[in-house]
Amino acid sequence: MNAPPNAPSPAQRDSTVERLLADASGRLPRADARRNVERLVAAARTAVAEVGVGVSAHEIARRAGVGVGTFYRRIPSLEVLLEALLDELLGEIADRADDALTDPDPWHGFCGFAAAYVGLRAESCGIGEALGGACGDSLARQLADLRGRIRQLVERAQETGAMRADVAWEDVPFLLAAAATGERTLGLRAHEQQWERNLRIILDGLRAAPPAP
Amino acid sequence: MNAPPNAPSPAQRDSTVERLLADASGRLPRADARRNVERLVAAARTAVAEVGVGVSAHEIARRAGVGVGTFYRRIPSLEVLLEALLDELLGEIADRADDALTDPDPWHGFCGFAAAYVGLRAESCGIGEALGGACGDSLARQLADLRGRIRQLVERAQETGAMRADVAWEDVPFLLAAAATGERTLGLRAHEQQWERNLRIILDGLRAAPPAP
DNA sequence: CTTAAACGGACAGACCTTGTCCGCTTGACC
DNA sequence: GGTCAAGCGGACAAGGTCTGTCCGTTTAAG
Repeated sequence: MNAPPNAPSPAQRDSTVERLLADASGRLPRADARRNVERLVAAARTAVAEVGVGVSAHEIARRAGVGVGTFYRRIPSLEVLLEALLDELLGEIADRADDALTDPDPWHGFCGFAAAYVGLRAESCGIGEALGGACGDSLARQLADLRGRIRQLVERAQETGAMRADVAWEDVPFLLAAAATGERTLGLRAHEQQWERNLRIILDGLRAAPPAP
Repeated sequence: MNAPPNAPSPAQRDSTVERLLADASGRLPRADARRNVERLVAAARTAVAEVGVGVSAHEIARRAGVGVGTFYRRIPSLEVLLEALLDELLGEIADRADDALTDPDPWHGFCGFAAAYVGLRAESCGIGEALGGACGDSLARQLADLRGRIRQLVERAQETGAMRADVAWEDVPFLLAAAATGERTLGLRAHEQQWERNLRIILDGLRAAPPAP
């Protein structure tokens, strides 16, 4: 936590922080300014995860331990910040889908993606809302891309016979959303990482040959 | 829709309306007063289903086609009204569970209850929120009762071997909530009654013998 | 026709939101 | 260390939504 070439761990965080710090003029921001922007972006991340996309600017500033004035000095508006963060998260999910599409075993690839998707969704209240379309048109293209990838994953798994064929690919986003939502829609949490238990049942349901009516 | 002994269809509606109309004195309310209370309660029902438990008194009055003044003349507070309605709905669900417990085929009973529960939950935004504990302690006892019944249903189904034994009964409320939530958590609706499609996969997952890892 | 009950909706007051402004503080450079 | 602009915090303005009240007008009922 000292001076050296400072290594801000995740690459994405840099990108958002850097974009916000980029000044029209070439001047570098003061050290405390940079530190506070980093804190604000980090606070926004956890706040979106815990509270959702409805989180307020004051709440983010409070979590970051700075005043609202500091928030608005570098951040054009609350909306811009939230959009940037969610765009980033959606990009991560799309990358996971791409990885899964290169898996030689389609069913294995699908399960891996499903776990990543459900896990992210369960951990972050806000990403679930964004995936549900709560953020208007700004993320629409990203969402459509993601749906396309999910479709490919499902069809690949069905072609090899690993996934039952009487399921429409359109149902899969619902089922994955379903596995994640229990976490928050039921007041109490029965077990740690309930979503893993939910997903297991759902994957078994997707794999099994349909039993007699 | 005329004068005769007027038959207000569902018995529950009567109960709530009647309770609100019951005056300390024995005097009967004027005909327009009764009509408006009926309209308000009906409007509150649909509003809770469509908007959720966060619906405002003005919104309910607007839907009922009356002024807010009329709302507050007979209804002590918004909270009282919502609580009464949700209590009623939870009672209906509990009745369904009791019916299911008398089914000679435990698996059949469980599936019937599951369909009723998921259907109600999917149709009414508000009941989902109430089941998720969004209404504080006022419905806590009802919720606990319901959980107890679900536990019985699950254990009965597991004892006969119809439901796989490696599922904890605590997971089942999550899975049922999951089947219903897709409906609203994903912006678009792929099919009419998506919840039926979700539930089918989930029930298959619950029934199937767990496949090899 | 009379009259009390009921009506509608403007209104008060509390709360929460985003975003601005300005007096004080502090990092950076000489 | 001294200078000073960049940065800071949080009170504040402005606008929104909420619940619940009040009162002049309308209407059902005997």
